[in-house]
Amino acid sequence: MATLNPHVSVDCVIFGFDSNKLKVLLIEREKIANNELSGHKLKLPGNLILDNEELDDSAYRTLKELTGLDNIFLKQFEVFGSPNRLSPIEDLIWLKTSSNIAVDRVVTIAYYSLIKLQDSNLTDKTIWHPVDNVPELVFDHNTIVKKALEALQREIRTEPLCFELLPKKFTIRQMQNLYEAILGENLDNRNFRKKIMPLKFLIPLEEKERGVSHKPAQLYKFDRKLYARHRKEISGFNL
Amino acid sequence: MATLNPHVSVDCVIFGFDSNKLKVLLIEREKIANNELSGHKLKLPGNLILDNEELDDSAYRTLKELTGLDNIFLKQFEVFGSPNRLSPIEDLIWLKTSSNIAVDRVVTIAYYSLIKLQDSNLTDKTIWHPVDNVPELVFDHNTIVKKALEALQREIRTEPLCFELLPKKFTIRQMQNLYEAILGENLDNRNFRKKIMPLKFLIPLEEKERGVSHKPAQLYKFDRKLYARHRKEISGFNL
DNA sequence: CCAAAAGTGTTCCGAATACACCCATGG
DNA sequence: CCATGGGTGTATTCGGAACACTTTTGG
Repeated sequence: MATLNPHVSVDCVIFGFDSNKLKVLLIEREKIANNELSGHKLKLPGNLILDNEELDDSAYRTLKELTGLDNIFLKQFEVFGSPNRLSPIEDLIWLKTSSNIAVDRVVTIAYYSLIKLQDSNLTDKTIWHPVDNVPELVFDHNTIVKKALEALQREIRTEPLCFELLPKKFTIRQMQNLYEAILGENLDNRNFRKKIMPLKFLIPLEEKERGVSHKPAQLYKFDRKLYARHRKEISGFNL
Repeated sequence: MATLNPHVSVDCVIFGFDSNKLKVLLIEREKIANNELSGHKLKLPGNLILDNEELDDSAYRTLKELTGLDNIFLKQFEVFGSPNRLSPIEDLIWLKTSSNIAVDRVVTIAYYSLIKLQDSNLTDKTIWHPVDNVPELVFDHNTIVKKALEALQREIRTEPLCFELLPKKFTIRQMQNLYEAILGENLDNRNFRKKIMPLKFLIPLEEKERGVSHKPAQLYKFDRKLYARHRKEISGFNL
């Protein structure tokens, strides 16, 4: 039987993109019965790993339980293991009380993960919160979010991560908005299109945007196979 | 009292540069008395962490014990935590026998570290081995070395890591050789100089190379303070 | 004077930037 | 017919790549 390993955990910073805003998924910490300490603090989704479990699988398990989604993009980006990271003391008390485990020191492997907001089927107690304005979280979770965003900003410049956040059918404008939201800067739309439209794995659909009171935009999809085939010949995503 | 935490370790991939060759520091695994299994296998330097120890400090401790050096460049780059990474079985038997600890599963935080070969004052049983030809190591250490090199190749393009590997006084040619060794490709020396000579934190010394039977090269040093001051205005190390 | 590596400039090409107007639709 | 965002082209600048000869020293 698999048992919990109380020394190592995974925490997931789950990003989602909701028309113009980049968001993070946070969980309301469970209240402790008869305890004033509970407050409304929020935390990142995470779990202690199981004894016989791969680290990545543990992160996938966390995501699956929370969002109902499989096959999510997931990337390990940093470890947080300071011996006193489980502070302030109220947070630790809460953890011990709610987990029923004699937790002492937990080294946590942090992942960031990207999901399509539309697909997610959230369980209760979760909140999508704008990344640019995250409230105080338990433990070192604010630091973890900050580092996750930095990793995403770095890696979205060279990897096709944007398609994990966009819906299956998307417009070029949505794609540009996403880059702007993540990088925190404005991009010139002519130059942006000039750069990405030639990419061979970006496939225009028959379909156009509907029900908008202006010229409807062309819809595109991302072709994974063409990407894999062409990734070498392609200058890439250096935006 | 600080005790060992038998669930988490650090492993260090220590790189050194020795006229034209990039090398990794490996340790001869201690022989087990009366045991045929011992062999001559090599391993990476590493330690279980102490209970109350920062992860980085644990890595610094490993380096200090091994090389006598303080203030070494160190970077956490990935975690290896597969439940069956402590295989093959002979390696695990060796570990249990030699460490006297009921090790079961160990999640290891991998660091790469850069040192100036000349400064190091090595203890016994260590071997500098060329990176392009690493023999079979214990556990998953070959994978760890491979990933460390990839991380170094990525990060040396944007961070001033080369100065950690070069002697205090160095020539442009040495610097170029280092980049070539790490990136595994040849660089045009005129273009290389054109790119790096304008960097304001690269200070020419009065001194020149001596005792060479050709035109002696100018020696330079790296100025950390100027680097910190100018890093924003500088295009950087995009080689 | 010969061998060996240091050091130096120019041309060319492709990528990045800056910038302003017409188009298709819904209301 | 008007408001709204979609979609397009050109000129300029900057950085990267290719390329060969002269200089200084030791032997």
